[in-house]
Amino acid sequence: MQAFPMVRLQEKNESDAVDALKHAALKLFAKRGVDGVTVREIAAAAGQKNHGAVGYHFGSKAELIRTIVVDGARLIDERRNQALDELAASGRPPELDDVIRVLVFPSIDLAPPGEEECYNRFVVLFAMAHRDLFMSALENRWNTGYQRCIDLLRGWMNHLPKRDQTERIVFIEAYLGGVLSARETRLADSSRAHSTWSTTRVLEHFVQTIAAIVKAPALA
Amino acid sequence: MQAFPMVRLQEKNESDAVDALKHAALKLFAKRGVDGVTVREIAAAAGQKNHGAVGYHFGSKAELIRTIVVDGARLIDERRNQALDELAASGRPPELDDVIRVLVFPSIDLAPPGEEECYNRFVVLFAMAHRDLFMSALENRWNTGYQRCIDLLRGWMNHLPKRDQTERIVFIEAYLGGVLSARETRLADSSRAHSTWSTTRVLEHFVQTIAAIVKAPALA
DNA sequence: TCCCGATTAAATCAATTGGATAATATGCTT
DNA sequence: AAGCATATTATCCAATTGATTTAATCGGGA
Repeated sequence: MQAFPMVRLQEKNESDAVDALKHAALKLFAKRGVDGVTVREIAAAAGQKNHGAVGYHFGSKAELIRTIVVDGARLIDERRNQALDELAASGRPPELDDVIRVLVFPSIDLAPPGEEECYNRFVVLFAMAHRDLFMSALENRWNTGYQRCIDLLRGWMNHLPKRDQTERIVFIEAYLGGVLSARETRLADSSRAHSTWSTTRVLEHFVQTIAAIVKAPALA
Repeated sequence: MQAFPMVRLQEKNESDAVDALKHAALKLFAKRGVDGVTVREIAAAAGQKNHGAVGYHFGSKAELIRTIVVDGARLIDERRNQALDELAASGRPPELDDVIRVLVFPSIDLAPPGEEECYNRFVVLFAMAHRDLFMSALENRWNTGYQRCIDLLRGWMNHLPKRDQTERIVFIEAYLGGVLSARETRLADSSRAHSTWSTTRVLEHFVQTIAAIVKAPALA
């Protein structure tokens, strides 16, 4: 398994307040969705005595949301592209598992160690309830690594008609979002700490099941 | 493939208004989540000139939500239990595909024909943002059929350690919700009508990929 | 030290929200 | 037709929301 770049959100430290607001907002958004959280809650969770801070630092709640979306999407995309480039540079053709890992692992460990993982839950919720805003935030720029992975995946689906390939891509996309957010939910529910869900093994297990979807035989 | 009972929501006709409100609310909730929709919008979409109708017929927005959750969950559960009972009554042990179909098909075609399918999107969104409310609405009563399916599924996972079985159950649950709501999203985006997503074949395709997850070999 | 920009805090605003009440309309039974 | 329960409509209300404006505070450089 190749190494994944460990660049994380907030490498270059922005103003403490900006960063605290982003983190507090992401955590709350992931739990209850952007429409279930007020700027007052966000400011309070970020240690601000006042909610005007959101307007001051981001202009509006919508801009804060867009910023959080893009921050994470760009980071994931850079990780994916870098991993794919390394795969290509290695000379030998990648295995199916390698490509799937480039789908899975760059979405993991976005937050600094110790911080709660939230981005996948947040993005799944947000993209479901506000697909238009989500798409316009991405600008078709921060999902290039994802698209490269998908294109590669088709190479292992030659046993399927084009139509079935497309359907399985959709299946896999839904599977990715569903499992990664379910994992975060379980990690956050830290009533029983050190559950199996914090291990790399469970992600490898996940990768194997995605591979099983890709390789499943065509419908009779 | 056994037949699935075609009982639908609103078999027994409640007051037109109550039903129109439920349907309008479900459709809006599925699109933008319960927190992104106001009772005024719901009433307007249901043809009411006034939003007091929600309070009058349901008591509160929260009660309306709870009613919608339970209506759908109960219907799905009844369908699942009936299908499982028929499988058991047939005498011969069910195939893996049969059990998976009992997971998938009862969640389909809840609305009367012609109506837009919304329930899976709604439930996935709602359960993510308000897990507590969702659980308390279910009361551990309207997911018995689901539990029976899961218990059966383990029978095809004897090649796995218990821990991996449990993880795959979680994977499959996330896969179910993700794909069924993605399907509804594509059906609703009827820009290109009669897409592949309205066919039974795509659901059979889905069933086969779930089977692939169940049968995937253990981690090395 | 003093001043100035940047940040935080406090107070205020218009708009929206869910809910409640009162007035009106509808339809069924007698 | 009258009476009555049910349903709809039209207002009203208190609370909350996102945003804006104004005041206070902080920190660093001349």
